[in-house]
Amino acid sequence: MQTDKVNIAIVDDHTLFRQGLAHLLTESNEINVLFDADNGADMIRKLPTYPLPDVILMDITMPIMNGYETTKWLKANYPEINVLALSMFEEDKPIIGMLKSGAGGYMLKQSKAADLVSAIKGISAQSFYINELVSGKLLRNIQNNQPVKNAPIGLSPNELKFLELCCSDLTYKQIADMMNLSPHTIDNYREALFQKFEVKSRTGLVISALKNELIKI
Amino acid sequence: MQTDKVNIAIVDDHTLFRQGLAHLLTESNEINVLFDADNGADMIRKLPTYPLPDVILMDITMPIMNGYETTKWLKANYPEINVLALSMFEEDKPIIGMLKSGAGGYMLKQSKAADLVSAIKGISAQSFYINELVSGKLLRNIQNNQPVKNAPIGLSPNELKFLELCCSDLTYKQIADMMNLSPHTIDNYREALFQKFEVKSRTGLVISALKNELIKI
DNA sequence: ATAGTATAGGGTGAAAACAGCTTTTTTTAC
DNA sequence: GTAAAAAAAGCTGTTTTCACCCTATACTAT
Repeated sequence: MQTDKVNIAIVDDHTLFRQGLAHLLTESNEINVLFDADNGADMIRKLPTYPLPDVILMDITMPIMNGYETTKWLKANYPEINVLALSMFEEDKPIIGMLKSGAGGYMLKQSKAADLVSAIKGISAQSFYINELVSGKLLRNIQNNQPVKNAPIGLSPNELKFLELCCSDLTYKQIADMMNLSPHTIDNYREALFQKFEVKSRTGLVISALKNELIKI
Repeated sequence: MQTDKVNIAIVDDHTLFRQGLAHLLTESNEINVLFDADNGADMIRKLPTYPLPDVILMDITMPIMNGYETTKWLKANYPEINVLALSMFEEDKPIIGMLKSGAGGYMLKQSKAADLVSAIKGISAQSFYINELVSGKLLRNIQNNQPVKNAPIGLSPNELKFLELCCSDLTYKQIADMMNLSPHTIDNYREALFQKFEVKSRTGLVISALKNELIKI
């Protein structure tokens, strides 16, 4: 029955979670964990050294290469591999963002193991797995006819750098110095990000960026 | 050899992590996972229905009843149970805080499984497990002779409530309204927390509170 | 009784953050 | 080479945050 098992890989930066999940899924006898990786770059390195997985479980916030980038890379280079996003948060933007990046499903880390196994089997058979979490977002997105509202947030490299520096006790003036930019330019970044995240304060921005898995503390 | 195994319980609010970890540790053949729980209150409810564990793996930030409270409760009611704290962050204050609450060790979720098994066995045999992470903090704490510096942060119920409301797009004025307090009283809370966390801005406060595992977003 | 302590509320000035709009410089594309 | 677009910088004014100093009340420990 080995061939009937779904072959998967796990990409997540928390070793205990990654390995624990691997054991948990292996025990289900329906899933075979080929390998696991610390982040996207690690996955790309390991991918050629194993049989091609049917499904890759993908964390979003990771050092070096995050889930969005890694999923896009997979869709460009291995479109036959299905990606199932795994996240702590159920915000609109990361869900829509991971789906747009090419993920076929989105599960919460608060899920039960049986549900995750169902999702993996579903996505392996049908290339997608739409649970209530995802279908709800998609439906509301269509019904409210807000094509931009829940769009994933695209940031320039400088905006992302700024966002990371925002998660600190630094003033904007200090951030400007650190980025070798005028405080006025920092003002532009701030205003752009406030609009993108629909917030009105730096604190709101930071919380929102964390929930949208764009930064990691 | 069943009786030679270390009996443990796992308290953590992320189901997949908790169950994954349980399977991972069970496979080591040196550890027996008696039960797991969602948070401190859930653990208290389940504790009488199982044999007493030797060690409890304890997450810190959890809904309803967090790791600090739960560890204190355990030390008061079941002092013979050893607590091993499990956290994502290596800040001074949660480490000192969990040790002061009664934990016998502190491990990161980024650890390798083998190291966690060692820690569990160590704490079971000796009632404590001091790794480099913990010993370093303790040593620096002594050497620098800063009895207060790294002290865990104690908050009044109102301060905690304020801290949670701080993690948002709300202004202090709005927070004051929501807490039915004068903005001046909110000012007092803010100043007290800025001192306790050694920060100078609301953003710094929020990041610090997250890293110290006092709040959860 | 009263000194100590924790909590709530008050006022003011300065610094930082926020908002909006304009201009210059640099990149990019045709 | 030049037009369009994007990034960086400037200007002005308002709001919020931050810092510091103060008073009042209520609880509590000796």
